Amino acid sequence: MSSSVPFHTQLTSIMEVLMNAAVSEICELVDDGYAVLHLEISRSQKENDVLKERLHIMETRNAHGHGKKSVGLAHEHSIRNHLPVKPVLNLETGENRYNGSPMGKELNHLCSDEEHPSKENEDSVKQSCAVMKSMVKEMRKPGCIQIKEERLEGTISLQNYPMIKGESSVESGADEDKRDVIGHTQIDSLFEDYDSHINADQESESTFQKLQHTNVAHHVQRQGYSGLWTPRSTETDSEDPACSYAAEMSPTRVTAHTKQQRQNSVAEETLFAVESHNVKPEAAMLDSGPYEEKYQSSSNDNYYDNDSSNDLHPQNSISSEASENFGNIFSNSQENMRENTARSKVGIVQRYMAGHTIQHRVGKREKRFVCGFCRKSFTCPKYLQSHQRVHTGEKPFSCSQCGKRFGQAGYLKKHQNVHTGEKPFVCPLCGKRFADSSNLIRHKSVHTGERPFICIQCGERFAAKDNLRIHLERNHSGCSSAEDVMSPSIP
DNA sequence: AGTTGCGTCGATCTATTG
DNA sequence: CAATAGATCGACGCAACT
Ligand SMILES: [Zn+2]
Ligand SMILES: [Zn+2]
Ligand SMILES: [Zn+2]
Repeated sequence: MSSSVPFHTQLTSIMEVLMNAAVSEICELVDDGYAVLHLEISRSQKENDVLKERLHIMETRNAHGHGKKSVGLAHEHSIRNHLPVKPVLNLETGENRYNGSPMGKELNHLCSDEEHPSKENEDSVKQSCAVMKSMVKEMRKPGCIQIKEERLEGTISLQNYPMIKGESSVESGADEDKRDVIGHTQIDSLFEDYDSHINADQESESTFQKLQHTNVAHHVQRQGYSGLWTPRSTETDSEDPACSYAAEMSPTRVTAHTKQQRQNSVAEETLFAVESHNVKPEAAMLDSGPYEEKYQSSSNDNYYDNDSSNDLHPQNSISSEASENFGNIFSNSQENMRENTARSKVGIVQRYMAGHTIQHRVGKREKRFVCGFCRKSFTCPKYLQSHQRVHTGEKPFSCSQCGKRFGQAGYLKKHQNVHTGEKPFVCPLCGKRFADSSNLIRHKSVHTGERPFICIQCGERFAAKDNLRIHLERNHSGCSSAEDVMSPSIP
């Protein structure tokens, strides 16, 4: 009986079956991955709605409870402590990471959202939800890659804090000594003092309005540009910011490209002439989705990689426990401040305390205008033109004092502080003044003791990315990998 | 046009170690 | 004292926003 079928035939058929199974499994995995990406995109709209709703609720509650500050504090604190999943914030991108087993919880969230899907997303969401469930089983197997997910909860309350210039003069110097002794508790109480000036009623509305323009940065793994490549529009003609200036070209500039441009060197093969028929449909789809990918202009930086490759780094596990104390610092930083009531420092305190990158620059508009030098895309021809000065070296704005030239008027304005000595940004904790807002933001780590930047080579932690950069340069011979978590590391 | 906020580079200060 | 490495900050580039 069995002799009628030669052994090798049996073997062949078995192999065939196995191969087919393997192929179909691979196909399924590919499809699943595709579905996940789709889901990420389609989810955005719903997340925004949920966000708005939650913010509204929180604002309302805060407005009610504002008379009794401690109550409001406790309330918000409890909200934070009851977040279903601990967010781990990336200081640089503002993105949240989830460790442990992120997929399960996130999936529940996703699938509960299925009850109210937007019309255009309904099908894909349902489909993806089913796919995701099946994927979870796979994901939970040991050694399987965990897909980073992000949530909006836990980040809302920290967003949208305005930077307010400190106009009142603060007697500094004497306070410098406080730096080392101010702990988190003291920072909190300090912050409470400022907070007492908040006008919650006035602010809740504007906060909400701001949120409407806010989107959470959504990082999609990408391999290259995904911009809609269009020929430069004639609208560009109407934009000529440099018309009243003698455009000056720095001869070295065109050839002396930045690292970023080096990274984009592919694009330099096709200067200017990026035709619309070069558009790749897939890329176009990605870019026109509800989420706008934040192009990491800082991706040139070779010691810290915001790119997807790093998201999968096992060191992410560090962040889970490190995020434990995160919420404590930010107790009552709900409302925005008004300049007229809070005056100077209050706004900066909130920003100061927010402690993570606010991703509210993520627009929804389509980036139709593409740089022919580097293929970076912009929503408006004005931005494109401004951007292209990076390549051309045009610097229409010059300092009347020292003659230094700048590509944007804003650079010049900042630069003027060098001559005027103006330092409008004041640290509320030590009174130190800064001419540049970002320097004040950075300065905060002096007081908070946060060390979110971790060298994955040796595990040493740093308060600033700069420190890590130097560390890598000096100790690991320019090694490029680093990890950061958004949490203070209090020993 | 002006503003804002993120980001980086390079310089200097400071503490530690041999 | 010199070398080393971390901490801090001034200055400015960039791009998205008002
Ligand atoms: Zn360009
Ligand atoms: Zn300070
Ligand atoms: Zn290291």
